[in-house]
Amino acid sequence: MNTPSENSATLTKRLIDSGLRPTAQREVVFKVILEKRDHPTADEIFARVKSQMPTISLATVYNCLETLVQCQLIRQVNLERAPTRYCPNLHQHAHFHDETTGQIHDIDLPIELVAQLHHVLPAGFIASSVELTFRGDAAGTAQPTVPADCAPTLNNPHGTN
Amino acid sequence: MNTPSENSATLTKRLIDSGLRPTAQREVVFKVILEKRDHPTADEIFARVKSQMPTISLATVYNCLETLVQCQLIRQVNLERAPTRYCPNLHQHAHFHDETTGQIHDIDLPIELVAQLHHVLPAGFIASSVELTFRGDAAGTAQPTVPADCAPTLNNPHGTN
DNA sequence: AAAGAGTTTAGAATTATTCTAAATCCTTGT
DNA sequence: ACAAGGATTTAGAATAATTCTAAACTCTTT
Ligand SMILES: [Mn+2]
Ligand SMILES: [Mn+2]
Ligand SMILES: [Zn+2]
Ligand SMILES: [Zn+2]
Repeated sequence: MNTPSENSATLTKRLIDSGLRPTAQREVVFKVILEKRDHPTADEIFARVKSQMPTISLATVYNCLETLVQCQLIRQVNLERAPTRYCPNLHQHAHFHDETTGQIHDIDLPIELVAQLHHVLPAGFIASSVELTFRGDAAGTAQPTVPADCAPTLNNPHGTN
Repeated sequence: MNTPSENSATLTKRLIDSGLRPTAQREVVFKVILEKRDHPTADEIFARVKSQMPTISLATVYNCLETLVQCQLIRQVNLERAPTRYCPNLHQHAHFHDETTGQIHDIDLPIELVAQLHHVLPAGFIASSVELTFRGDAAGTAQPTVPADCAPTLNNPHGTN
């Protein structure tokens, strides 16, 4: 959607505008989130980042994620009580949680539907944000993926991929 | 909305239909949730139940809550990563989280709006449930309530109510 | 180069929830 | 009534995602 160097420039600008520093850790965390729009968890991001920057710590990943969220470069996504996921899609969108594959899909929301949603609120209720989540089954998305992380399971007895 | 004895009868029926026993603990947990539709947490429910049944344990409250959810007598409500809340309103409804008071309000959803929500899904996506949450400010709901639980805070320095 | 703020880091702490295993309770068959 | 057996409750330990702490490090500014 944007070139890597454009994204990096945006990051730098946003950080400096907020009085924060554009560090290598913040760059790489942002980059891996943009690389694959699959709503990864902090742990997954940690794993991906470590391959490029083996010395980074999990605490730093959490710190960077918090910073990126505050700078509005990514969004947090919470489903039930599962670990928080992170989403680089800043457009108004809903999430579809495929219960069979575990995948999370972005669903575009027509702007007029969002307006309608606000109309269900009684007088005096002013919503600053709306969150819409579907749960169900998305056909075509094929085989249940073994989670990247991968403890041993019935169909993956050695915990490998 | 229903008399206490009707609710109790419903509970008993549902439990027995599921091969479970209608115990005093399940009764009292269900009762306190119905008494005040304020989306309490497990801890809050524990506190309320203890006044009627001082020997109940927190583990039992969690067990009962899980049972009641499975029997579809109450629903879980998760907001961000805050402790899970429980809701006895079984109608299709959205939640409005008032950020200034912390209160959670039920918002009725017109059935045709729910239908429209499903129409934003691409072909092949079948949603078994939809969840809609607003966050913002509800006017008129008056003073910020000190949480029932109550650690000491600036406007409640002794942690009492 | 020194100072100082901002950042990263490892590891400890927190906390809602789940798990474990023993005690208790209920139902059912005799 | 009694015993057996499963269901439930219970206290406490365990779990796990996240946050906190304090020391080390880095970058910018003087
Ligand atoms: Mn599928
Ligand atoms: Mn208000
Ligand atoms: Zn998304
Ligand atoms: Zn509700």
